[in-house]
Amino acid sequence: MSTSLHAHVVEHLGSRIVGGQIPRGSILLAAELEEKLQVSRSVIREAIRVLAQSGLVTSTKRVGIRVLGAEFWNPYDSHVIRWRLASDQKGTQLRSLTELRISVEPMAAELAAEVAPEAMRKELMMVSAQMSHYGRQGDLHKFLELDIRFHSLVLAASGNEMFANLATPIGAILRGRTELGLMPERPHEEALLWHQSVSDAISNSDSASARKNMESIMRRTHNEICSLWEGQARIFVDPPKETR
Amino acid sequence: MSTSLHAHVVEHLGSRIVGGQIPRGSILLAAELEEKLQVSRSVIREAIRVLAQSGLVTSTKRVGIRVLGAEFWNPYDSHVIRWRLASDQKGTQLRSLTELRISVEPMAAELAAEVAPEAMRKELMMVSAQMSHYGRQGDLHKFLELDIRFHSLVLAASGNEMFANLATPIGAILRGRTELGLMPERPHEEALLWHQSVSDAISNSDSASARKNMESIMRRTHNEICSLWEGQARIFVDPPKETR
DNA sequence: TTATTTTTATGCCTGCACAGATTGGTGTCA
DNA sequence: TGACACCAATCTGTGCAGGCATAAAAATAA
Repeated sequence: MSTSLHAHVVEHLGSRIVGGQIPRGSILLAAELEEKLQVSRSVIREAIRVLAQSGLVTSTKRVGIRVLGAEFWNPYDSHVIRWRLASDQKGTQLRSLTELRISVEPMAAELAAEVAPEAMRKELMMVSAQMSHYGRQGDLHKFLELDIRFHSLVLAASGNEMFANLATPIGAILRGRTELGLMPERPHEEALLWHQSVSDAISNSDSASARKNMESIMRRTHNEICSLWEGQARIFVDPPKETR
Repeated sequence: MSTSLHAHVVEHLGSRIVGGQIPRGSILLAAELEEKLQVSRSVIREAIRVLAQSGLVTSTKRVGIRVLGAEFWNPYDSHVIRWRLASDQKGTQLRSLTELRISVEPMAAELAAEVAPEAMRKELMMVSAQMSHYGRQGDLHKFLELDIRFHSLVLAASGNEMFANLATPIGAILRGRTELGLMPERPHEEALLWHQSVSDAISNSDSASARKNMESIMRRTHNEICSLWEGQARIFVDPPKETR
């Protein structure tokens, strides 16, 4: 067993809950899980703790382990994001993430132009140059990896760790876009220029230009993939009633 | 003991790690923690699992429980956010959160104008009306609660669960702002009007106006509190090197 | 309705065996 | 002598089994 046992249990239960095989409101009993999954109590308990932190279950005395609905899931939890992307809620998850990145990346570019360390500005210039090169050659695979690197770099260079942390799921979006064949046969020339302009602007500390060009990229990106979630229902959580 | 034991251990260790009393690179041993905190192995182990998921520690065989640096912490974890706000990194955390909300709330307002359910539009109108009322009376306490409710509602009404999930930490920002005396003696008249305009626009499905007015609110908000993190160092995480 | 008892699943504790990573020693070869 | 590969000892988290305590739902009585 390469990875730890309780991680397997987390994976097993988590993917089933998010995937809908274990519906909301279900009551799991630790004793049953022990037997069904053939693991000991400590493993079950640690797994339940982890799932509880992700908002998938709550465990209360005398009743058992209650499976919660999607409105309680922690939408920033990396496990939850992965499970949702692998489920039939994929569209909803892609939409949420895309709306978030459209909001965040222009600001990230603006901040990067102000505060990015020199090394990151340099690498950004290299990456955007290579993007143009491989993009014009039509090497979509290489282009994808560079694209992911580019956006991850901008997010990191903003010096905002909450932005930087979005790099992984945003990478997943970009991968999904090409895997689903939503990329044009070769990247549009204007898209290449926008990327180039963003890194130029960041290198020159021109925050307004960095934001503007990133906004252009985001607009096009949105148009390319918003067909994926056409008609998907939205999740309305009621806002926290905190009297404090 | 009202709340569970392992939750106390999580609180104890988590707050100390984030607060810096337990420095990065420290090695904790489960056996020592058992004795020091006077709890059993199972409690320690479950707590460590939770802390590991928050990115505060990793536990490896033969070496122990290694305390990780801030660049590994999960910046969206509600515990982490709370602990950071209670530490001397408060400024950094407030900056990150504020930059995030400045990015997100205009988009949330725009989306809310398109998709908000009728009940939420109604409540938004009520809340903004009361905000004007209590704001003009100079009742800052009541105004604060309404303000939090207002922004939580807009985030929820966007139908994007990632946005909605930011309501709690954003509420913390707003509380912090008045507690630290960064609010004017009574809210500016234009701020009241902007809030009113946002809810009007959402009610009328005018997404452009909703965004524009929310942007105005964000601009002012930023000016009011950016003094809090003057000169605070930024955290640069290096972007994930995922070959996949 | 309200108070009390019973039921029952989780919370917590402990002893034991195992796995895997670090460390140090041993022996071989250059 | 010194570099390097290999092996054994050791340490610590991981997993297992079973026990008691406790809180909260459910059933019963007042």
